[in-house]
Amino acid sequence: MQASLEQYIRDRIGADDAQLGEVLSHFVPLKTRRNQLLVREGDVCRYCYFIIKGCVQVFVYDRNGDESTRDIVVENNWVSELYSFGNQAPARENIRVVEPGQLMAIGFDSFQKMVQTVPPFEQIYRQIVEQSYVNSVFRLNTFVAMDALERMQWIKEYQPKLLARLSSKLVASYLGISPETYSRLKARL
Amino acid sequence: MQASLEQYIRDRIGADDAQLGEVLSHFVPLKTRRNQLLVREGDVCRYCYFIIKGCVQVFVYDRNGDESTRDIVVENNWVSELYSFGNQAPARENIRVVEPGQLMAIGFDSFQKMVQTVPPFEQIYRQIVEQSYVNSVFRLNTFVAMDALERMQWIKEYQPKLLARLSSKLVASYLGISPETYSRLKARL
DNA sequence: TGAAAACCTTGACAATTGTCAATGTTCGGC
DNA sequence: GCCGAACATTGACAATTGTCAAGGTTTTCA
Repeated sequence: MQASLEQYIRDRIGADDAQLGEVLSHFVPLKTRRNQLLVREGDVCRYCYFIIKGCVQVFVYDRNGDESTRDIVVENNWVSELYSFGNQAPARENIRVVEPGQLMAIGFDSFQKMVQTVPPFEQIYRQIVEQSYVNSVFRLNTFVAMDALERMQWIKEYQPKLLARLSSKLVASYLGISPETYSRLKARL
Repeated sequence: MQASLEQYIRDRIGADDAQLGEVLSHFVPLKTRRNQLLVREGDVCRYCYFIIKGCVQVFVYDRNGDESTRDIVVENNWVSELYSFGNQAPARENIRVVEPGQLMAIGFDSFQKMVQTVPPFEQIYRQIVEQSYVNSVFRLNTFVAMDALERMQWIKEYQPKLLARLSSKLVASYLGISPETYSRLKARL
């Protein structure tokens, strides 16, 4: 059930079972249903989630009220609206479940306490942020430097699994193009 | 000279002069000239820079060999190719001086040592990465959800100082549009 | 300071991408 | 398993953005 979170932390914390137990005790399991909203723009994001199973979408609404997907996160990764979570300020993004699955949630106070009192957990947190940052830089460069067709080639090369498991509509949103353009360009790959 | 770096660290480290001196001793001042390349794609990025004065551009080359600007960084901020620096792996981006100025550079080994032995420095580092991540998420959303005109309105509202000090060509590159389109849309603000 | 280079703007046109509408298909919940 | 809703595709057209070329202006640096 929560084995993958345990494994994830163990791989990074070493084998200190006391600390591991302490950390794990702050997480609560959460079964998610399709389309469930985890974070709503404007609300304060109170949890940081580890995805055991399933897939979530991080998005904002554009001028027309259409969804623009900033990120897609799958199992064995963390997801939260970090700005909101870290500052307990209103969220600027929405997070929604794409595929039903299983999460582990840790609240803000617990998270703070773990970061401050369990040094390996602080390191894990730093790694999460580092990894997230490197990913977003990578993704940013696809937008700054590529057109729609190149971004499609990019996702095909670097995120083939994502491409396979998401609806075309979601992939189009992830690439920042309309579903129609996506459908047309797909024929030219 | 290096007063602003000292102030920056002091604000975050508290007033422990011994630690402060230790940290500062690992930085070397660097006077930069216009167009100087700090990091070249493919090379390993060996330093992390604090900008005392001036302005640098982080960019990649697109299919046509044109520059696409992933970020612009000004004084009182840090800049490095974090992926390359952290892993001592080949850089994926270039960093170049836009305005001549003054930097403080810290090498990889020194940086590692400081992070591991001076806890407040580790916290500073974490804050840098957090801040960088939040910024890049913010910027990512402008690309996913906005068209060229909206991005121009965005920079005018959120980065007016940047807009004022950069050439039109650089701003256009920062927004991911051609200089010609930029010139035309400017008339419609 | 003066020459060369880079920059900014504008026009004409081409290419890319978006919008709206219609149709057939797939998928999810009961 | 069925029904309704959401999704995927295609066509026609409009809007946005890019490209190439030319001109005037500004900036750089020797």
